[in-house]
Amino acid sequence: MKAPRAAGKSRRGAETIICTVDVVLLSLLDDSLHVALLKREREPFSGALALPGGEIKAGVDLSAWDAAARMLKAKTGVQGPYLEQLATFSGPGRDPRGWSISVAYCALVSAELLQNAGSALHVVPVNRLPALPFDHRSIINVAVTRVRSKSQYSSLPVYLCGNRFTLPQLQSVYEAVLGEAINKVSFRRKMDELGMLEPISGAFEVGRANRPAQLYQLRRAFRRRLSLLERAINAGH
Amino acid sequence: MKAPRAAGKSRRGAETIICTVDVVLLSLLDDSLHVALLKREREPFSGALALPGGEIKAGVDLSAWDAAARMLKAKTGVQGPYLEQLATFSGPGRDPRGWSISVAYCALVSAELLQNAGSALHVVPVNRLPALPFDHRSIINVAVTRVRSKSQYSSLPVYLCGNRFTLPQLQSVYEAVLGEAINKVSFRRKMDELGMLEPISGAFEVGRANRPAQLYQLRRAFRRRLSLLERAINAGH
DNA sequence: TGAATAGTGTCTTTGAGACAATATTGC
DNA sequence: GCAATATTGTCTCAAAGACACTATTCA
Repeated sequence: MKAPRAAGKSRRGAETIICTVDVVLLSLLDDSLHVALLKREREPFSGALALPGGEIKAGVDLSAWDAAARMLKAKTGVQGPYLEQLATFSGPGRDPRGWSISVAYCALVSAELLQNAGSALHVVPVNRLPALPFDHRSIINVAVTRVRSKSQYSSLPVYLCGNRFTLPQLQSVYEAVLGEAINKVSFRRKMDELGMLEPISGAFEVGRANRPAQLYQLRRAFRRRLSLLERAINAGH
Repeated sequence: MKAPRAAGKSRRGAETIICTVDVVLLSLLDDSLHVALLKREREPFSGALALPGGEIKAGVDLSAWDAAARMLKAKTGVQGPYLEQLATFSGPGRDPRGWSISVAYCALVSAELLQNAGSALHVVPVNRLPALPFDHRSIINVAVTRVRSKSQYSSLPVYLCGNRFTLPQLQSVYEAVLGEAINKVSFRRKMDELGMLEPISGAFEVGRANRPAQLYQLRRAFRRRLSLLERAINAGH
């Protein structure tokens, strides 16, 4: 056993800062946003559900974004999703080991992709979060607020869909995220204006007792980049 | 002199991460955004112009925001401005001492307040930046982009005005930040809609050869909080 | 009185939502 | 054909911009 030493303090008395990343992995299940949580395997809070995350490894990671992508892949199996920096949380009180910084990231994946990911994942609705360690509850709330806000005027929700989807499917994703109905004609005008979608020629959603819907995919240029609107998708509230 | 040791490495071989904050202090001079820079007094890049910033002190700061506010006051004399987290920049290459994180903040002040601040400040236009150390140029660019973007649908630019201002003055601040003309009638409708301003009864801008303009101030509730719009201030482009 | 700019009224244009008509499928 | 939903056309309403008119000051 090592010699006892105050947690997070170096020998010279200057407190070391703990540098971590946390990932809020979101997806849409049953028309409501869900977040992926994991049982912690280490202290502090060993055994508790928490966001996937961990310490940045200076010898391994080339940036905090890289650290987040590495952590996400290692802990959940999810690889190459939409992954965006959210905000940085810091202070002496958020981690019992001492003064810490967490660079939080937000990842969006399709429900399908999340199902195929690690079975160790606990996927819970964001409006029924269990008690969470650290400030993970606030981090999730910031993520959800950001996603809802950005969805008003951008193509963000397409990352909650799979590779191919119909316009009615995409509209219902927008409606679920925004929590309000959207006019069908306006929605289609907006999607056209965003210019990020292309119909997959000859591909339709079949098997239902109605006119089949055209399948669309993201244009190559928008696979990793958002498309922005001047005006919100749903103007009236 | 201390015993030689590889920069940024602890004795156990795990590289220590350098935790800093940087503040992009912006103001509007001559209708264009300017940023405040300081001559660095320490290595690395001693003597070079750079953003005010420095290492987070775990023993002193209660958060990265606190560290930014402390640094800003100590280095520029500016106290209690609008101060908002921007993003976090990180990696092994941005600081020659080793793997580093910088939590960047954006501060907005009136030109008047900046003039009265420390005379050591070098206030330069953001579109004519000198060569800067670290990744300070990217940080400034992100700040400017964010400010322009937020100004489209919020009250952000009021923090570039003094305590009292006229609507024509505020409009010209918006126009300078957004880089485009705004319809006068629409602008006034929007300011009314934002609901953040109150006329200072009986106070007018006098001394000019025209009808005097009503002076306004921020309502108490909005002294530190933004007010947001559903739609952008300038819809057409 | 005239120049200058503040502040307001109102018409026109643009864009969003309502509604409905048409298109295609499985049964 | 009928039920169901996709897709599109068009009318209505509200918001944004253009323009002009009135208000008030100094020279």
